[in-house]
Amino acid sequence: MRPSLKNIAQALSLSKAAVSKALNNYPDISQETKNLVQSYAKKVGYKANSQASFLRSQKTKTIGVIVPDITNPFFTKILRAIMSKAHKNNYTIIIGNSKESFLLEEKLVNQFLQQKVDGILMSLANNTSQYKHLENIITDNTILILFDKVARLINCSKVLVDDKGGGFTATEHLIKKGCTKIAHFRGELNPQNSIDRYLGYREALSKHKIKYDPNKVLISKNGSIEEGYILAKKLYESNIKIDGLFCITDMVALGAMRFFKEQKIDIPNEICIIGFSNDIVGSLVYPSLSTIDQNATKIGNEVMRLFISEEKLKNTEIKLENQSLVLQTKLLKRESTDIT
Amino acid sequence: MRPSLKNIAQALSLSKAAVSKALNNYPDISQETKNLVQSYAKKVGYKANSQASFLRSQKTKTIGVIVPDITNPFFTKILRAIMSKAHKNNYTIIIGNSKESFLLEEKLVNQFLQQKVDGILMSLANNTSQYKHLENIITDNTILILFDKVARLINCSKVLVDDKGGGFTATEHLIKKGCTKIAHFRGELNPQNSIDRYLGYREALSKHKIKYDPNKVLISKNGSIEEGYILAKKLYESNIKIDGLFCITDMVALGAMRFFKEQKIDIPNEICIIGFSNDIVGSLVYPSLSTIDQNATKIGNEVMRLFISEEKLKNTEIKLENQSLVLQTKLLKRESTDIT
DNA sequence: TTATGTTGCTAAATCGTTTTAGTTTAACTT
DNA sequence: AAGTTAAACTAAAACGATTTAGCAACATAA
Repeated sequence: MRPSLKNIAQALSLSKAAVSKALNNYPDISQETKNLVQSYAKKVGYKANSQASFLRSQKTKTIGVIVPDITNPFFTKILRAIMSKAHKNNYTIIIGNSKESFLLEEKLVNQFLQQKVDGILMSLANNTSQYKHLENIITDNTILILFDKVARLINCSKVLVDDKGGGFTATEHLIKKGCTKIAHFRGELNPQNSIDRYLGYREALSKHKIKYDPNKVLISKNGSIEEGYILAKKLYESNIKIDGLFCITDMVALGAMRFFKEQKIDIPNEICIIGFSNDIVGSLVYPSLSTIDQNATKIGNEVMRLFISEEKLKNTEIKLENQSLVLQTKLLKRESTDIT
Repeated sequence: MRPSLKNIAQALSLSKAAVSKALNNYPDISQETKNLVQSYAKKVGYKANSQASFLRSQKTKTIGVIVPDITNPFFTKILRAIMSKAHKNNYTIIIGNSKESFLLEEKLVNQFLQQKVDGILMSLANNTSQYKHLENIITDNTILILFDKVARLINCSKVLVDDKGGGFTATEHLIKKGCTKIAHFRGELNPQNSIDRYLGYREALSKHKIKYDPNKVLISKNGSIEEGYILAKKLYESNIKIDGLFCITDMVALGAMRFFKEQKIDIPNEICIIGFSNDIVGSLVYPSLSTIDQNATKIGNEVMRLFISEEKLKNTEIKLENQSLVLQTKLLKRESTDIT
């Protein structure tokens, strides 16, 4: 059995209060006593029981993070940044994987609230379209910060990627390479980042006076390699000619690339391809895949920065305006768009 | 403010005890009262305060998991399995990322113990060679389960990959393809799985009467693509001829592949290459990379299975023998060893 | 009728801290 | 000498649940 405050108090013939105060460096305890208590505590390996402390102080020093897919490198990079910063600030991170399921997401939120986390940082599942659970977080006076896949309507701080700008940059890059017949494999209709990347695509076309052709836009449901392959095949067999392709994710782009390579279509000289999200794989394949980098580490850092500043102001008079940070993307030019 | 037990008790003119028992389905409360309490609790959105519950019951329903690298797909797959199973059993997972640092690992363990987790599931950092922190876990009467990178000397349940068998299979596969001059890019000297894969390599050579040549074994420190490239270059420039290469990880193999491709060396016809761990990337490059699959999902499931069975027997007379599960690997033959 | 059980509840202790509101002792003022 | 102040503590309440022990009230058995 680990020693408790009481044990130490008895051993040193002090009150529990004195011991607690000595350990927490209160001013009304003599330095002598503090030294005594602290060295004794160290000797017997005393560790405060967090649960008991939290019960009294109402701070759990715990943050809940929910992501839609823990195996997606984009999210693990964000997680790594969050965890690293959390650790430096003495926070514990509990992680939930919603597996892109609204129901699971809802359950996780409730569980986290029950655990009295100090804040919830989350990226929404694709099919999340009701926001009752998010409102609950706010009503509960728990800090909520959304990132990447967010709900615009919810009044909380957010860190988003400039998906529209990214879509624009990607498409314009193809145009600058001379492409005029540009297809887009987009994501599902609901999630905002799928919509935004699509809007960026449209905007780039319109800026450069290229007529929009809905037949060149296909929908990928799960963003997988297999789907990229199937969509490319579909497009090819429907005899719609293209010389450029912008895909919602690198995986979809890789699938498409595989199909075109099988057909002996030269990438980039016959078709330029660009993806989105800078998955490590894209730099390893041949030809290497041009893509849009989202700077996941920065997202994680900003999310934690927002959390910490909100936490500081909690229970004070000052009420901070909720911030919506929009992080710029970066174009990575690689072989798949490098026309010679 | 969220409603507490006391609030409900007052509202329904019952004692706190009755309310608690009604919610936890104790037999000495009438069905009528249970219905009343449960429906009222639901109505007002009552959620038990986990901290308070713990303080009394000494069960946190929380499991701490520590991995050396949260961005490594092998570990995220294990995590996904653990989290999924944990969720089904009403456990919360807190995750620590040791970043392959012994010091951070130690800190995380202490933090978890302080939080009074019900168990710690962990894979050790490469440079962990003292085990005091692990012994602390056991002394603390907290369940400890090690996986993948384990400490043989510690007396707890373990789930390991048959790294030696995997190394053997990988090497023998090269031999069966006709390779006789087989190099091995191994990992650091300390971690057990690096040692075991190397031993498997030695065993396969010796079984097939191929003389072991220490000059053909190079050490990779961090298992990165860049290192694979550098090691391949080193070997090439030292003029040691090889026709087969077994790498400790897929990343190292990919780096080596990149170098050989630059040198216009034909893979697999001049050199066969095989990696280890079945990273998704390996299936996407050209030529696709043969590898050894470790079945990460199974590891995660088995770890949780062990935890739950130990948890059940905790505080009972029955003392289970600690189990060491060794999971078999699977050879995935792909283009990089497919000699025509 | 009296003893015995059963049912359904309550009161109070408890978990291990933190925090509030004193209390004691000594030193210092006036 | 009486009053004030400061330093260094202590006692007890509080956090919000769970659990133990026990008590009515009523039913059943001897």
